[in-house]
Amino acid sequence: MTGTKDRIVDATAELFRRQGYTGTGLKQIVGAADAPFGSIYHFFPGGKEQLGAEAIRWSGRGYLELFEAIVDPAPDVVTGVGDFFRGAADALLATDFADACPIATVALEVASTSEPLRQATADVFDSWIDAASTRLIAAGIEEEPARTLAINFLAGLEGAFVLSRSLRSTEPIEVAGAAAVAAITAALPKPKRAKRRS
Amino acid sequence: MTGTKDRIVDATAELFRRQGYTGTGLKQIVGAADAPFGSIYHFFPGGKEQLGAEAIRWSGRGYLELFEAIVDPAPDVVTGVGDFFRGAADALLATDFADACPIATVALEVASTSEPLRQATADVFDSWIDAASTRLIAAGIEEEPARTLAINFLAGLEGAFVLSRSLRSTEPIEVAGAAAVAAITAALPKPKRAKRRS
DNA sequence: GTCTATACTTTGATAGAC
DNA sequence: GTCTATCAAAGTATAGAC
Repeated sequence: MTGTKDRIVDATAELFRRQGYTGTGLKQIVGAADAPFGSIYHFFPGGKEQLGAEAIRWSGRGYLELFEAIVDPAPDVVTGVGDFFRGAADALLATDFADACPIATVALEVASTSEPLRQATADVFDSWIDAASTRLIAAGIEEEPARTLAINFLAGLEGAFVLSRSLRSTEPIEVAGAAAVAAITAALPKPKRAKRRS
Repeated sequence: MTGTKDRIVDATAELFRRQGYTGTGLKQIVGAADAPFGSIYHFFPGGKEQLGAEAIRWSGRGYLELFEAIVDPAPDVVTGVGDFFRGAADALLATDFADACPIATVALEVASTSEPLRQATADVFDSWIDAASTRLIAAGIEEEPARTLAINFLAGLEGAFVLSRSLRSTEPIEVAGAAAVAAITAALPKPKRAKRRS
């Protein structure tokens, strides 16, 4: 049994990913969530902004879990990052270039218009950078270059999402994935280069 | 004497950059352009979508000219790209992280909701990739790696814009700029490495 | 062809019945 | 606490005076 509140947050996150914040109406949300309109203000007294903040953080946690679920079982971090980009390309193709980063559209929309929402997106991006950093450090990279690599990984991914969705081509994602793999490989301590896949 | 149509397109482009497509209303546009409401439908019978497409293409040409104005006078393409990222960081600081890519927000918003607008953003991104490619080829890089480098340059820039605006920090732009400079430097033919600045 | 007034729809938000 | 009816404001678009 799924709670009404969860269904609302879930539907909001889904719609935000494809239409953005201002492009998604509360009526559309309750329609997609199959919930009565009043439930929004029952569960989110702060209205659209509060619901939006919860949806952003919820999406952020979900995408972080996806990252961990792909990278951690991989034989090494380089292979894991390559797999993650490959999965992102597959998702774009499977959804006709609709499903990319769950919060990037909203992040750009609210960056200069809503401080609480901007903060929510910043917290999510920080959590992703930390997650990538941690895994690069565990692979033997020093703390400072690990953070730089993590930021470049995420920036490359986000920028490639923008280009791939607009151009309707997976080329940018593939190119950015190869660059991330190369950059991380070059930064790894020498005795521990990426292994071939089984 | 500036034409009414030009003022409308100009104001639209400015507002799109900060608030996106759905976040910007036609009433706000005519207010900013100091134009009567009816002028929009006089000059743009296709309504908001037609005006949006013209604003996207206009912004695209403007940003392309900025790129050329910074890169072409530089002693070499590596220095030019470095200067461009530095200029982007300065613009972010000068505008409280509001002025980044003029079309990225709109591109993500319309990618799955309006085919004519999506096409307009795709044409702009293609023109930017071509411009960067051309200059890398002129510096002695082969056609295929030049295109790859150009896509990575643009993806890194766009992704860094997303992160910098959200985090309110120039760190992502600086990191992405350094990575672009390093990648291009490594791809240059050996006798022609980047020179020190004067 | 410039501009004002208005029509119609949708938005976020609220009040109150049940 | 679930749900419906409704609000005022803002959205896009149109009609028509000048």
